[in-house]
Amino acid sequence: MSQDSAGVNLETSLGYLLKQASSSLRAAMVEALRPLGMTVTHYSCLELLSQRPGLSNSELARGSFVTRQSMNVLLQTLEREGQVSRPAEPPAGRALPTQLTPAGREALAEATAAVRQVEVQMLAGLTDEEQSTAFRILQSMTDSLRDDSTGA
Amino acid sequence: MSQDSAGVNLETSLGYLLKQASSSLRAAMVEALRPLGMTVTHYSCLELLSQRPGLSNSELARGSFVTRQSMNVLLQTLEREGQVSRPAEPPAGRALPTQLTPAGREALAEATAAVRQVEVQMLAGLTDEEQSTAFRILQSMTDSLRDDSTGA
DNA sequence: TGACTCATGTCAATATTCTGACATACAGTG
DNA sequence: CACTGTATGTCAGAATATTGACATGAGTCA
Repeated sequence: MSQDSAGVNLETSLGYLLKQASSSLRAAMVEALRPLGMTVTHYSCLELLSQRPGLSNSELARGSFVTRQSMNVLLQTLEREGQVSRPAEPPAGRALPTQLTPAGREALAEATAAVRQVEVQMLAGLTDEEQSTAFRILQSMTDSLRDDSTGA
Repeated sequence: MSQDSAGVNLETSLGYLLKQASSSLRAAMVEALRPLGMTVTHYSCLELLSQRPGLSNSELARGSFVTRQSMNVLLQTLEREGQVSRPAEPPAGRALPTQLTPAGREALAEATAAVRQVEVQMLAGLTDEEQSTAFRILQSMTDSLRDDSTGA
């Protein structure tokens, strides 16, 4: 049926499957977070801050897979809403270490529960061993793509 | 260092790793397609049409993980540039079956080669067996997320 | 036949993100 | 000390995608 004359066959392409899985995950997260009035990036930011307090804007951006400009806009909003706090002046360099406020921690709690449910659903059909394998495989893919020995 | 007091640990979360891998893949594809003046969605559209000629705008949108409105804008551009063609009137219903033109096929050839290199790089550290496992795992994740038995 | 539902194509407006740019702060090097 | 390179925060404009809305065509069912 499919004419695999040349190149990437979408039916069997791991790249395409990866995008498909990621897209499904994102859609599920958006839906899970919608009733909480929270976006995926918003959640990601709070979760990062919960696990690694004091992260800077740039570090949060990298961890959330957006530009530091986008993260900056979000942080300003969250600061205004009282979910995070940043010192008026940087303790060193230019980086402003960000902290979660009690309100932010509270907002995160609900979101974490919702997102965890999504992750559980995603892994429903996989054995523990398969999950371990998935961990290793995804890490390997990321690592292989990171070192840009393509021609730079 | 990381306080895994509650919930999703980003260090070990398969959801986070999935996003990370997908993000790395996308970045690599953007970079690979940039010298060809082609976006990822543009490439995805052409590749889909190559493997399944006659796909409609909506079908292309779903296959490329964007809205049909976004795909429509792209198709109008590609039609103007002569990479794809659509009949003036729908043969049945409202769907307009889209075809790749020779120019489109030519543009796709270069892009496919570039993207294939990226995929090869991504899979460099994985054995054939691991790749088969990855295929099954990613498929399972997508399937598990698709059936929304969460509460709807 | 008529009413209802669903999918599609398309236009417009909104939202979101990214790219470009600039000033600042620190580390390394001559 | 001065210079260079790298990283950061931030502002502004541009590009991109999304949501909302409407009309059309096909299938279902009473």
